[in-house]
Amino acid sequence: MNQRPIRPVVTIHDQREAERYSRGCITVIDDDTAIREAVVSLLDLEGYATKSFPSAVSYLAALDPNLAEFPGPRCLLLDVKMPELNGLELQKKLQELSEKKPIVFMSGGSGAREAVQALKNGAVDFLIKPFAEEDLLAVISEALAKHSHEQEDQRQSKDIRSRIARLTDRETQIAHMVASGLLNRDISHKLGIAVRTVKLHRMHMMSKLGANNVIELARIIDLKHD
Amino acid sequence: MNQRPIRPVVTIHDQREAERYSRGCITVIDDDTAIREAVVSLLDLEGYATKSFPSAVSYLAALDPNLAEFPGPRCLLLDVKMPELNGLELQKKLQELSEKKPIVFMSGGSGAREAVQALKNGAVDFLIKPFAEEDLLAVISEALAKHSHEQEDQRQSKDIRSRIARLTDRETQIAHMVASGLLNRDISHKLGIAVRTVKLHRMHMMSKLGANNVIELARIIDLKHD
DNA sequence: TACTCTCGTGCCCCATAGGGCAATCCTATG
DNA sequence: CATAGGATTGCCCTATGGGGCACGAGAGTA
Repeated sequence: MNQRPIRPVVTIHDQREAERYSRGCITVIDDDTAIREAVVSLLDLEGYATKSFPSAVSYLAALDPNLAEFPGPRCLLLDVKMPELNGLELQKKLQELSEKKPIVFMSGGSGAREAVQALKNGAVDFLIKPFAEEDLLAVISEALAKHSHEQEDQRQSKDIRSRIARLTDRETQIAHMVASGLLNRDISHKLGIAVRTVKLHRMHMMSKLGANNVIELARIIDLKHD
Repeated sequence: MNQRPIRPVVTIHDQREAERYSRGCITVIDDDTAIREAVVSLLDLEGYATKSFPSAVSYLAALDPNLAEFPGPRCLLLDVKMPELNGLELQKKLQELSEKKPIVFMSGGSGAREAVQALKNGAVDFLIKPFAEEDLLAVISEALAKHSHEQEDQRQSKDIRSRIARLTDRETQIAHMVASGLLNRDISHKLGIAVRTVKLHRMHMMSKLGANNVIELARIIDLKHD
């Protein structure tokens, strides 16, 4: 019982890594090696996990939806001007792939149009080089927090959807009618079935959804519609 | 009975104005007279109502919260660079005054920092001069639509708050407890009062809130917390 | 074929919500 | 002082929700 499974190597290293990931993992993409390394080492010092790529293409190539990742908040730190695929284009691409990590842009001077486009497409911020380390860190922290919330919302919404998916058609119908405030009697009339039958479906539906009363049901049904 | 009240002048003019306002009213603020007039005449052609000011200060001076305005969606079209108070500063000022009309910025070239700040502070868009008329019109339309939605949300939220405000303390307590799924019996225990009393308050509360069943109550209470 | 799932129904019982009737107590207000 | 409104309570009756028990039909599957 106290026989713990044998781990191959460096448990301590793994644990440190896990701690970093739980603070947040930032993927830095910039074709300028100097900046990339400077940023990575700063984030590293701050205790974040980092990954870095010299181009949008190499990042996309490394993307693997099947690959299990450490848990924890994540975000992207993107340079705008890059050969082949620039930051804005990568942003669009990732949206199409529904890769929803928050994005922070970095850009050398000017580029107001790019900034506007980036922010309107949902970027968390658009830093203009040169920027202060503290500004970068503040924005990164904001982006990671945003990702945490999104993850949480998504988890919850997924959970609810999966519970709803387990309802039969009749149960789903009745769930909606109950949640809209109809009485069993009215439902039985609308569906042309006996009140007892409505009660039955209602009972099953409530227990499948884990709802203890009509109010919890209403909240569950409402959440689905977001 | 057919004796309509005597209107002093131009009913037709009033009606045309009302139509314009119902499409939307755009307040243009730019110290450059040429641009201001060009934009105003474009918007005028498109059937919008317009107001224009040569500076942020003159706009602020004309602001009067007590003045009744025509109904309809509204937005601001602001130049960034202006003497005294610039566009960004006006934006902040208006937020402090909780003047919540959507803002569209216009700016001559460069100014990426301004653009980022403007958008992060909630601007609908940041147009960079020179811009196409169709872009301006599209953004204006977006801003007006946003204002409509915000107005609607606010109206609804205000309505709910006013109904909730008419509850007595006891009724409010019980409203929350009922909305959290508690039974009358449990509520009576928690409050140390008789079940009959709970029923009474509950009855009054439901009718004051205009809720026909627990579900509507739950939705009302939930809406308050947004 | 036997078993499971979904749907459907009737009868009966209990718990809870809704609400009428009557009454008491306290406080603010004219 | 009188009146009104909020808070409180008990008694009683009905309507609705929850759910056990027993039953049956039709579809899909091991």
